[in-house]
Formats: sequence, C-alpha cells, structure tokens
Amino acid sequence: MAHLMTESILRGPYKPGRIREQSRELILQAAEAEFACHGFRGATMQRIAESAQVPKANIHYYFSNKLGLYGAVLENTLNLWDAIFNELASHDEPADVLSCYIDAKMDFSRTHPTASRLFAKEMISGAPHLSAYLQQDYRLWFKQRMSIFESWVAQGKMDDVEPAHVIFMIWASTQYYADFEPQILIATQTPRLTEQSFTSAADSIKHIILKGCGIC
Amino acid sequence: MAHLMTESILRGPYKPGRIREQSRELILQAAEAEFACHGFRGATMQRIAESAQVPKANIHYYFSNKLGLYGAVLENTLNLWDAIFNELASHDEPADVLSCYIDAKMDFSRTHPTASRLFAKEMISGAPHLSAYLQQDYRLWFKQRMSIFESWVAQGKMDDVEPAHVIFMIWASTQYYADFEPQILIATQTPRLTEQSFTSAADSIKHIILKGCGIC
DNA sequence: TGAAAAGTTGACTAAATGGACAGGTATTGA
DNA sequence: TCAATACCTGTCCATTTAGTCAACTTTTCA
Repeated sequence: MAHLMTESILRGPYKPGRIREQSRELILQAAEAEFACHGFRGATMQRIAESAQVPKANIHYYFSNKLGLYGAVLENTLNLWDAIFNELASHDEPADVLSCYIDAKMDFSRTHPTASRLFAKEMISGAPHLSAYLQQDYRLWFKQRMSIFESWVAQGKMDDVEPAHVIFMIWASTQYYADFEPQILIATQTPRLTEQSFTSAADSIKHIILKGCGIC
Repeated sequence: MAHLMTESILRGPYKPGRIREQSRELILQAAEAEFACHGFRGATMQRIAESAQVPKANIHYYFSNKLGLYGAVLENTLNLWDAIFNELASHDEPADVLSCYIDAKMDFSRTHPTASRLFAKEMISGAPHLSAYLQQDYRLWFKQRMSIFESWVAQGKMDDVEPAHVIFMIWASTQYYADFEPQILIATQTPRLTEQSFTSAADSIKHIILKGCGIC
C-alpha cells in the first residue's frame, strides 16, 4: 500500500482523466495498426484488444462502438495529415516550396507509415468515412495552392503543366514508400527501408519534379 | 421442350465446362469488386453472392472456400499485371520506352481500376498472399530493367538518377488515378474521371518524368 | 478515512459468418 | 430416350463477431 502510494507520488498527483488519456491512447494505437492492416470491416475488436493487451470490454468502456473507435483513429490521422498539408507554404521561390514539401511528405511516410496506410485504405474503399473531411478545408486548400502554381506558370518560373497533376505526382510518389513498402523491399532486395532509403528517394523525386517542371 | 432445344442450338452446342466458365467468371467479377473494396477479411461470401446474384452455396460449388476464391481473383489480377510489366520493352530510345510504358500503365488504371485497387489493398496489408508472386519473375524483371536504365545513364542518354526511384514514381503516379480516385475527384471538383482526364494526366506525367530524367 | 466516482472485466447474448450437405434440376452424349 | 454427369440451392451448423451488463476494484477528494 505504502509502496503503491510512493509510486503514485512519483508519477505525480492523480487527476481525473489521466488514466483515461493513457488507456485511450493505448487502444487507439492498437486500433490504428489493425484498421490500417485490415480495413474497417476486416478489423476485429478482439484482435485490437489482444494487441493492446486489454480485455475487449475495456475498449467498449472508452469507445461507444467499432465505428466510434474507427472515427477516433481517423480523426487522429487526419490531424497529422492536415499538419503536412500546410507545409506547402508560399515562400517566394518555387524550388524551395516544392523541395520542402517533398521532404515533409517523405518524412511523414517514414515516421507515420501506418497513418499513411490507413488513409490509403480508406481512399481505396471509396472514402466512405472521409466525406466530411474532404469537403471541408480540403477543397479550399487545394484551390489556393493551384492558383499559386498558376501564378508561377504566368511568371515563367515553371513549365505550363497542370498544377493538380504535379501535386498528385508528389502525393503519389511520397506515399508510395509507406503504402507499398513490401513491393519496394522485394524489388530493391533490401531487408528494410532505412533513413538513407528515404533520403535517397526524396532526392530523386525532388530532382525529377523540379527539373521536370522546369524549375531551376 | 422444343423451344428450349432451339435456344440451345442458337447458343451453340453444349460443351462440358461452358456453364462452368460463365458462372465462375460472374462470381469472380463480383468477388473482385468486393475484395477490392473491403479487403480479404472484410469481404463476405454473402455480399459477393448477392452482388453476383447467385445463392451463396453456388459460390462454394465453384470455389473451395473464401481463400480459394480470393486466390482465383488474385491470379486473374496478377495476369493482367504481368502483361503491363512487359510493356516496358527495350526499344532503342529511352523517351519511347518510358512514354509507352507510362501510357500503358495509365491505360491500365483507366480500364482496370478495381484490379489496381485490389493489388494496392493487398500491398498495404503487407502482401501476405503475394509472396510467391513477388519472389518469382518479379525480381528478375526488375533487375533487368534497372540494368537497361543504368546503361542509358552510362551512355549519357539520361541523368544519373537511381532507376528504381524512377520506376516507383511511374508506378505510384499512374496507379494513383485508379486507387485514389475519390481524392482526385474532390480536389479537382469533377464528377468523374473521363478519358480526357487520363490522357491529360499521362501527358503531365510523361513531361515531368522525361524532362526530369534529362531525356529528350 | 470513507463515500462517490472512475475504471475494470468475466460472462453473456443476438446476429453474422464461412462452410457442409443432401436432395433437387438441367445438360450431356450415346 | 435414358442413364450419367454436371450443376444448383434451401437448410443446417459451428464459430466468430460486436456489443451488453452487472459485479468488482481502484482512484479521488473532501
């Protein structure tokens, strides 16, 4: 008893909701991995519980139901996603802007592969749970960035390529290293993707995109 | 009775296995869509049956079990995939080779979006059912193409970019238009991807890849 | 310290799922 | 026309699934 109290003091005074935060986080992480691997329908509460090492009923104490849990996982993921979106800032030079953005996106693939996979699975399934998100800031963001690209084209700072396709190429190429990792590993006969792998890939992508768009 | 025989004659003489082929094909198509949308675990035999408009037991008459059905669907898909692989032939000029390949890949995304999505889902899940396929001809194919690229670099026909990353960029960018269709539609505010959409995308990708690799 | 609140979980349920199978019908070639 | 074969499917079953609940323990704060 005394021993337990000592531990408690070491951990700081108990506050309501502290346990809540920890337990939720534990479950959310396990759920993210499970949903990313098997999709919404394919994931099971039982496996998530085992992975998080909590009884299944404990998940239902913190989350209303499977859809609620999935929603919470997706919200976490989309917050991360949003942060990267805004990395595509409006510096003066196109070269800087695109270089930074490609690096940021590639870094995201390296550090948050499961988030990337979860998003990809959801998209491939027709984005049934993303409509609200995609309608929201997303369109505005895209429009704004497109107009920046168009002004660059008008100023002769880059070739006359459709901006949307450039963005899609960047998204596709960078996310590929998270989503299609098994294919990359086997093709390149590498046991795992190292930090160097990502740096090298980012360099190639930057070279091709910048030069390909006539940005120098 | 006579009427039925007439119909039979009109359809051509009955051969053993004719019905088999038709029924299998019907089920396989429904299964492809279901697996592509929900993954292996998330797909259900019941929904596949409803989609194909046959009783569930009929599926089990033609396919041993769920895994067997999935294997058959995957085999179909991989055959299509292989055909596109070999489109990356070894003409003389890099520009021709890459242009043709990008067009072929983009055409595949347009005409076989579900096959593309099925493959993507399987990859994102860690390719648990693809190990045999990926180990096989795949590595050899990749190695051979890489060496062609390297010879181009040696001959000064293209920039010194890692060939693997070029291939990955092409794969990623072209497959994106099949796999991430919802995102593209919402970003570009288009109701659906037309043939022009794909042509325009292919043109942009060709421009960026070729110029980006220093191929002219 | 003690009562209220928060957290925990084993046992349960109803529905969905993959699959088996027997008894049927349609198709075939002789 | 007639077996033999291929094809079809309603009905059943064992298992898995999401979700409930009541009894329980731990934590909190006055």
